[in-house]
Amino acid sequence: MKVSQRRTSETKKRIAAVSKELFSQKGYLATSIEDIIAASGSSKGNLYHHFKSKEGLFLYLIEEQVDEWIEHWAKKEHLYATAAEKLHGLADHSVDDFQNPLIQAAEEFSGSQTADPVIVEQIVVATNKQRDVFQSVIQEGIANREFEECDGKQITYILFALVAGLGAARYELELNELRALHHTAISVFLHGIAKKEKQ
Amino acid sequence: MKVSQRRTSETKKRIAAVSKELFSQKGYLATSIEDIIAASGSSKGNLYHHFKSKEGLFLYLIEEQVDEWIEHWAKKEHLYATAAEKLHGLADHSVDDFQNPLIQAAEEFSGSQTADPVIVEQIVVATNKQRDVFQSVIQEGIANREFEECDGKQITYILFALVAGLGAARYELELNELRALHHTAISVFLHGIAKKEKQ
DNA sequence: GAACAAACAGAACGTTCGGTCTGATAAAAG
DNA sequence: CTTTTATCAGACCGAACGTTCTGTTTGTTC
Repeated sequence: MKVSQRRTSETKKRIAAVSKELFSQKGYLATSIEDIIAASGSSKGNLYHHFKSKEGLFLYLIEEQVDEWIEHWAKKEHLYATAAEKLHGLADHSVDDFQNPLIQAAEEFSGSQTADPVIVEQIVVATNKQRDVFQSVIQEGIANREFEECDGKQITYILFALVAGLGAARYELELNELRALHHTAISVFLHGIAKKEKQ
Repeated sequence: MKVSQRRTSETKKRIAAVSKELFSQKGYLATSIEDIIAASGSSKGNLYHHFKSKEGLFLYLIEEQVDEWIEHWAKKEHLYATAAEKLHGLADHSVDDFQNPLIQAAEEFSGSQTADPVIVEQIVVATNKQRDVFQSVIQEGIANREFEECDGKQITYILFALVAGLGAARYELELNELRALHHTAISVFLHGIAKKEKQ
């Protein structure tokens, strides 16, 4: 049987899209199931038909987000020649995909101790996947001798913290300012780890 | 009347101390009034006798925290000679005083739209007071010609974001690792904005 | 069209939330 | 001792929470 599977519901996607935006805007706890169904025009029964719980829905969103982010980056990475350029590219990529709000909601989620530890761990796994992308660029730069010899893991932590921290400015700043801020930050960071020419 | 005011209750301080820790650990929303009174051994009536609301209590904690942070820094600042050293000092100061957890709870608080806008604004004011401390050191460094001529405000944003972002690593890392990470980050940052000697 | 399951709606459930209210207690003031 | 007032306790409230339940619609298969 080819089985024309009832067309896999757009409803699920709609609920996912709406709740992603709500979680990003208001955070995990402050977003209620009621909010989500009101904004998606669906119903509770329907939401719980497609997702097994609020936490499950959230995890689904995080994983989807990270996978997309990585996939999109994979398509763009070759456009940048050097590791330094790639870091600028990653900054743009991070701003454009609005990864940060959801990532911050994930931190809030993980921090609150009522959360199911199994799901928390899966979220950490997803976050680490993203950090790995940064780390591989850093390592490439070190191997290239673009960057100074250093502890790549530590430097990655710092870079990741920088980008995550900048994401918090998204409410106060315009998109263009935010982008500019990211580039300045990456420039400072690059100066900071650049090979010293003479000295 | 000298009025020996019933010794201003240690209870208030106890509630403040306990709730500060809970908010830091679990975030604002995930910490309930019930949690606080259970951990402080007090009662609801008592809590609401000393604080007018949960939001009011939170604001009280933020302001107290920021004021203490600034006060302590004022006592330490003169120990550092250059602007660069001061930034390292600020990093230590930030790690030691565990400012970040509460600050992150503040971001969660501010982000959730149900919060009283008046209180949100007062929290922003408090946060900006902290940023100003960083900014004045940056400006000092620029005036000194320790740092490159640059947009001090933007650089301050970046530095603040960096420190805030690093604070998020506090759950995964030991205190010593966290401190080391902060120093490396400041070093990279300083390299990034340092005067170029020759070039 | 009969049978079935997926997709949906929304009432209802038990719990927990922040906040209020009525008093009890105890220390200071007269 | 009596009055007053800050301090405390905890029962209680309506609202909101995440989740479950029952039932209806709708598309697919025979």
